[in-house]
Amino acid sequence: MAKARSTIYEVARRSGVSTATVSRAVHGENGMSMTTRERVLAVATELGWVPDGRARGLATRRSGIVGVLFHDLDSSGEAEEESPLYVDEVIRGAERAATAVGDAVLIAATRGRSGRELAFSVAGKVDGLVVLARSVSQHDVEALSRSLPIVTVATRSRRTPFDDVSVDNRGAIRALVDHLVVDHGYADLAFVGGPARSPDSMERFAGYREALRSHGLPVPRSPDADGGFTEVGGGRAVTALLADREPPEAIVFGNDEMAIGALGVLRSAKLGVPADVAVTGFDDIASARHVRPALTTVHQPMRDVGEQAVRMLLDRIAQPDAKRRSVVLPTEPRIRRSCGCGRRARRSS
Amino acid sequence: MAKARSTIYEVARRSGVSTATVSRAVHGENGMSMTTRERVLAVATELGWVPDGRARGLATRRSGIVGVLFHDLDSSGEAEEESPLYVDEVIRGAERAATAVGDAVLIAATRGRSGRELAFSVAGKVDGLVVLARSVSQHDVEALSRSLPIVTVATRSRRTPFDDVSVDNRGAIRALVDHLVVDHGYADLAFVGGPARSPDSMERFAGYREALRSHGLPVPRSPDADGGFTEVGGGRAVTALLADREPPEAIVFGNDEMAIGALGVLRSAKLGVPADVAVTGFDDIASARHVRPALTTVHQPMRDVGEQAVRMLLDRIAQPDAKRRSVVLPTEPRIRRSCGCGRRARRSS
DNA sequence: GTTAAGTACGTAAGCGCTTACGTAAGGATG
DNA sequence: CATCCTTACGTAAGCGCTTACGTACTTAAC
Repeated sequence: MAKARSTIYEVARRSGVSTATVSRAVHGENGMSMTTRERVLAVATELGWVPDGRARGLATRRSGIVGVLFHDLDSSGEAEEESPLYVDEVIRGAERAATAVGDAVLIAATRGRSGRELAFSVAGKVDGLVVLARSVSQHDVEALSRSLPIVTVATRSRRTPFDDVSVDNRGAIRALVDHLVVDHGYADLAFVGGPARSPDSMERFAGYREALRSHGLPVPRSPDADGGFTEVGGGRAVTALLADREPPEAIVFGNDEMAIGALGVLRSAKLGVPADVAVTGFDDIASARHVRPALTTVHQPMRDVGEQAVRMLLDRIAQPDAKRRSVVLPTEPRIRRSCGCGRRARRSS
Repeated sequence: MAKARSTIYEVARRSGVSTATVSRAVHGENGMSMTTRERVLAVATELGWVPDGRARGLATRRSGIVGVLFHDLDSSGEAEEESPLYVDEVIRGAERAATAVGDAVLIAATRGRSGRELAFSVAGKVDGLVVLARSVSQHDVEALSRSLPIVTVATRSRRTPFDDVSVDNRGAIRALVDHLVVDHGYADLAFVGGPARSPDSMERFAGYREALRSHGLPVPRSPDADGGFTEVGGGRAVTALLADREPPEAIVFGNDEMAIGALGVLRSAKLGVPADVAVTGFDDIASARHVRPALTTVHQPMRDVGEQAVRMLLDRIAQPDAKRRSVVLPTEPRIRRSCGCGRRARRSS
């Protein structure tokens, strides 16, 4: 295994041409005779030779690799960070878009490494970087941008110099709340947010407020409870909520984990979902479908986000001076049972 | 953004030393005066310079990147392939192990590309490859191994020349069945397998047989039904099973998806789980915890698999001629409710 | 038959690093 | 004071490609 790899010289020699010709043949340039090309290609396959990406990269200043940078592949429940599925989906999308143009994807977790360390292990390996802005400090992003084109995903600040792609958090929640009040007629809602400083949580709460306002309902100043975006946090938040007041008709959760946690304590509290209180989540994680009742939530097209991000990155690499772009991808409500839809006869048991 | 990057020459010039010295300084070699090193480093940071990975790779024949090769990031339910979580977890592990030694991870989906195409987009970019053997043809693996060190994950054949790391499927099922017959006293079991040719399914069924035999129970020649490893397939398999015979005391499923699908049809069939029939899965996917009753299953340490695989890969890169190694990682049963454990008073409602 | 325009390929100069080897200066040793 | 190690660096030859130019040979045009 892993014999000494042959070089372009070897191929050139054996097929009686110059290295230039080999290079041309293998990259399908035209202005070559068919016969020469075929001869070269035959020798190449026989030797199992493919051009060395490193050398190629050096010569072309292009490695054919785009990087995806995130905090960590497992968030282990920490607050401000992206959930694992979120990351995985973005990576999936990135991989698609990159492969489509013959590029590959390099993944890198910051996990507390400084911008400079990151540059060290990433710069020069990749042609550009998609960074999940949630999880990399603004400062580090800037440091990296000194040596690489960058596209951010879900940036925090409206005024970054970087291309950005994000998801319509606000509109999604609005749609959800519209459904709750218009289709179900709920008027007494509550909102359980994530960590107060989380941009996602803030955006979603903002959407919640907008929706309430548009329906002429009282608009709260702040979320009714904070569930920290975790399953147990969601449970605790509901417990706190119910201690304070009568159960609302519907609880809008900032994400699925919290909603799922809440389902447990609501069951213990003998409150039927959605009969006594409707519940909605956000993210459409895998479990949302399997939990009972199935969770009404909003699906984030993170895969599309990943695809879009590397496409924009490739554009940026091709045209470094193009105008900054920022795209917001639409979300899609997933209406299931927990909001009160599709209610059917109670189980006979 | 993305200014013209400065080179080692620039740094050398500005700090009044040779490029060799810059290189030495930046890689922390010793045999240098402190003052020189610091001066160089200062200039480097000022310029925001880090060595170009491509050039470095060319010079050292080492790119500091390991690749992970799989069929696709989303299996879209096709039979023989790895599930997405499986892949994601392996990648997580790989990323860990690679980052730990300063390397990065490149991911590549085969998605029908030939070995040669793969070599083209991967070879020379990475120092070695971890391939999920389930999803890449033996032939392609061999083609790739002509130019790269390779470690396989869960190889199919006992006699490959490659290092391999896999998971103890057989032992896991044995442990599960032991639990079912010893702790719960079930004697009438059934097994629902995946696609007949799937190595995972075969291994698991083999473990099932071994366990039955060791308990002196009748040993079936083949699985009682085939659920194709999918959720709907699992449901159908149970339907077929129940048409044939009285419900068994316990059904062992080849994976979680099928078990979850089965849960649905069992409910419709008015059969209580685990009261009337116990159910177990395999894989411990996220939903296994959330489904009701929570699914007893076996957890596969795919993250550890990923870590182990790149560690072995790095070893192999360092010592190409070392003896072939093959490690089998232990699995861990996750005993939850669906097997009959922790049964508590029925819900009061 | 001469010139112009293609066509098909070869030459060779890099791309930005690393590193074996060489060298100069300083200290130790006799 | 001549010799021998060390230490701290410099020199320069690659690493395996790509590609702007240059060259030889065809073909077309007049």
